[in-house]
Amino acid sequence: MLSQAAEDYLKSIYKLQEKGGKVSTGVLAEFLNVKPASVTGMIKKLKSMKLVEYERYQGVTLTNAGKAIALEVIRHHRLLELYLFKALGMPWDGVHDEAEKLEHVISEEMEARMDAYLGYPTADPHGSPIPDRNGVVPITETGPMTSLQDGQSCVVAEVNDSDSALLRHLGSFNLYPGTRFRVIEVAPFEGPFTIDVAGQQAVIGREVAKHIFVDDINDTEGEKWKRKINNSYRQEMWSVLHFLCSCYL
Amino acid sequence: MLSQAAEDYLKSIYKLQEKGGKVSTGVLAEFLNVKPASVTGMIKKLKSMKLVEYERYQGVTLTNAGKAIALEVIRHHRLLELYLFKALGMPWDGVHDEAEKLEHVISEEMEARMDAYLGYPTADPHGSPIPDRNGVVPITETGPMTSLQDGQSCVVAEVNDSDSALLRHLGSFNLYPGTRFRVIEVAPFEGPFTIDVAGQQAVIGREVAKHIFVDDINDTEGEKWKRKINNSYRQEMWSVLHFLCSCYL
DNA sequence: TGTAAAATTTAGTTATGCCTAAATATTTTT
DNA sequence: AAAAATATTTAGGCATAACTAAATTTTACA
Repeated sequence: MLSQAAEDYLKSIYKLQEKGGKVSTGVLAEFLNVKPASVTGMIKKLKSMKLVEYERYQGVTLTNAGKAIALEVIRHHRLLELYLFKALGMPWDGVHDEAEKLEHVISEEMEARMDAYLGYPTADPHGSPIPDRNGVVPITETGPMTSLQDGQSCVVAEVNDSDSALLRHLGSFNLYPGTRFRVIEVAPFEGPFTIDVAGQQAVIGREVAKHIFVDDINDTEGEKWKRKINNSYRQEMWSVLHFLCSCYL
Repeated sequence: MLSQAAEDYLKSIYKLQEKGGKVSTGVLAEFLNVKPASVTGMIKKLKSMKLVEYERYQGVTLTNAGKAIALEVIRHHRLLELYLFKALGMPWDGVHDEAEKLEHVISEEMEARMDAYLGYPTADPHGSPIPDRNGVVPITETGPMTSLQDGQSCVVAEVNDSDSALLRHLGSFNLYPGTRFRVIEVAPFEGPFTIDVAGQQAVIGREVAKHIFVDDINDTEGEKWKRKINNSYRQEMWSVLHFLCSCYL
């Protein structure tokens, strides 16, 4: 059996190599909150177990065997999150930490029973895809919320699950996976998004928007028209800003 | 936070001191499948944390602080066993091993949610009492099956949960906690028991009988038995209510 | 292209929790 | 009460997984 620490390393390498190929020691150390020297040590052990490919100074990638274990751990984590949420009614901002501990401990039998109870689900409460029991990850095609334009309408697909304060914040606007919202305005200069969620207005800052991924983007006739109005409003803002700058800079 | 090893030591000391006061190094080592030298080392650490009282060669006992932690771990274990059994349908001979790992990992919140889901139960699937959240252990008055005489009738109260092969064996006779049976014959010279369980005859050897504890001897219409039925009925109602809530709320 | 900065690895340390073997204390037997 | 048997403790080791500090390699830029 693999140690919990080793499982965490494999899981982290998987997540990091998803968007960037080879994973450097420093990035992995930062991600795991340990020092780079500790990472080098563990990577050597994982290499001796043929779970990663690695040459000094060259970064690390998973072998097929390593990837299988990483996906198994991720599957445990996401199934647990959904199970705790649905079966025990735990709040969606609390399931991550609990799953983080349980994922290393549950048996294959328990995994299978939760899976069956939940009806073989494909996404956890934060919208992250759940690999099936063969390690196949459901395909999702989502875009970052930060690239949305005025007037566009979309559905929340996935939100980052590791920051529970952020999740509570999103929950206060009812921004759960599956929720549709419309962008009323994108403030200029990397400003915040003003959105409409089921008739309620909400302001979402850039830093928060970075952690939200959306799907099903579409424009409607009405939206385009509203966008024009918003554009002229933005022009006005530009004039005001210009004026203020001339006064104070 | 306490290590898993330390929690296991406290739990074991609690169980051993229940029937014998001070616990010797050797007995504890045997119980935990480690060497006596390892026990001495851990006991010293527990003493420095004021969780046990200990003088060299004199055996060890729990302090109140130590007992509280032991009871907390035992509560986790037994709640988990019952939860896995009822909510996930795991077989009663499989829940012990799973609970043994999970007991060190679950949060107080998860403990509380399982407790509520189960309707604040007082016994696990093997009949062992579940301490309440203040560490109060429900009082049970059971006798060993080995002291039964010909013709006596009784109800299975508790069976040893740590040997899954034994549990499967008992399951094959339907000898679960709550099951009533009658002794047809006790063979002489420490021989086996022939019993009647719901019309079926079964032969139970001494070694197996040692692990079975019974209640309500000769009390075929007994109040205690009815109370147990009422308890399990109440638990069923709780499950139904929980299910309905999850559907409509 | 050479040097400074950044990243990475090596070497040595610490803490936990187990082990064995040898020393020591206690209990039992003669 | 002394010798033998048993129980317990000390001493020294091993594996895991983190750390710091120093050495090395890579990269970036002047």
